[in-house]
Amino acid sequence: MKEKVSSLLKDFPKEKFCEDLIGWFQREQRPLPWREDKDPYKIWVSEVMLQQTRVDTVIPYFRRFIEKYPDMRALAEAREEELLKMWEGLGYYSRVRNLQEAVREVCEKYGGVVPKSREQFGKLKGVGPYTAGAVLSIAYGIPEPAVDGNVMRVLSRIFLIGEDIAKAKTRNLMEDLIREIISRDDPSGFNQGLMELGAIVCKPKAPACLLCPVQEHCRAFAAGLQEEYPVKTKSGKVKTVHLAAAVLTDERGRVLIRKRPKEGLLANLWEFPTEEADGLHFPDRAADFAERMKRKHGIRVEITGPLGKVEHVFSHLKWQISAYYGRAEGEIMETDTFKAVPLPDLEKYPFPVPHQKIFAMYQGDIGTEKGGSRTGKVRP
DNA sequence: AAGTCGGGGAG
DNA sequence: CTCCCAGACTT
Repeated sequence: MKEKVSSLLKDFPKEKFCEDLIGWFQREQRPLPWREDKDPYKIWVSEVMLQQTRVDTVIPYFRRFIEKYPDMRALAEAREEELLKMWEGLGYYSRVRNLQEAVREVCEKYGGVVPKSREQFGKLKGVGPYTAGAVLSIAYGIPEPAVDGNVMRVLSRIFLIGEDIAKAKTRNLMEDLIREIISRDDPSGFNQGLMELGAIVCKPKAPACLLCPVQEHCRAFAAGLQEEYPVKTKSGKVKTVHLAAAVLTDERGRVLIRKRPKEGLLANLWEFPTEEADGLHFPDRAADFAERMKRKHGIRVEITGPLGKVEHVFSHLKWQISAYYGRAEGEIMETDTFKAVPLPDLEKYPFPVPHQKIFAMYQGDIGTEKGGSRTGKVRP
């Protein structure tokens, strides 16, 4: 392992590389909200949000989040439901639960100071190898590697590394490599420079090599192979789950919603009552749905009609939801996980995106009175 | 090492 | 459509 790194570094001008990379970063970096100061807490929040999530997507979430929770104490005291509402639509919801748990631990065990060692910081919930290195280097100037997808792509090209970047040991190799070449003067500029380069120059497809500040150091470019790197095994296709969901109103016009289980997919988010519906079609599917609602919640349900279909693709599975609307009759027994809420109050609850789409169809159909979009698309 | 966990933008 | 994004956790 050590052998591999030193052979890759043979004849590699570390100093010049750092100089070119960091100089470019200082000139060309995008102004981003988490670059306005070096508060470790804010850097941390940004890095968690940026896990598997684009910069442009994160920006508005980051602004709202920091405005609501300007310091660790504020975040530590927040209610989970409010937290999920702030995270609604960002995905990977366990990130924000883990972040709060970790922040609470920093407040209690570390006197409210983000630990400055990888051993301590990296043990916190939701802080993996990447996030640990990113926060320590950017906030504290500690020379630790921060290897994300961008960095693996950039390094695989510069050093012509053909190892599969989907494998864990390849990331370890990259980290060893970074430890050897990272700038001791400016670890923050170095790590951010690699990521920024990956984001705006050394892109997955059609990299802008002619604009690259480290083109002269790039072995893939020298060989004309930049498009062939990195090597990555592709993921298989996802399986489909068929669901039936319904927007149900009671006699007082309230809408029935249900809280998802506290673990697993979309944990603790709310949704319109949903049941598996394999192999059934309307109206049998609607009848089966009503039967399940009676068994689970003791409620008589009448499906009035179809709203449309919603298809939602996750990382590892696909939902095909047939959405309906209808009425719930009799007294509604509310619990912590089952509620009847007035329509204007719905926005207080965190919903997954596919259920937001169902609600949009409901408003469209009910609003126009004559039904309309049955295509699963939200109309303008 | 392989699954689980969201959602969206780009080509 | 496919790819992949400032990844981490669980088994």
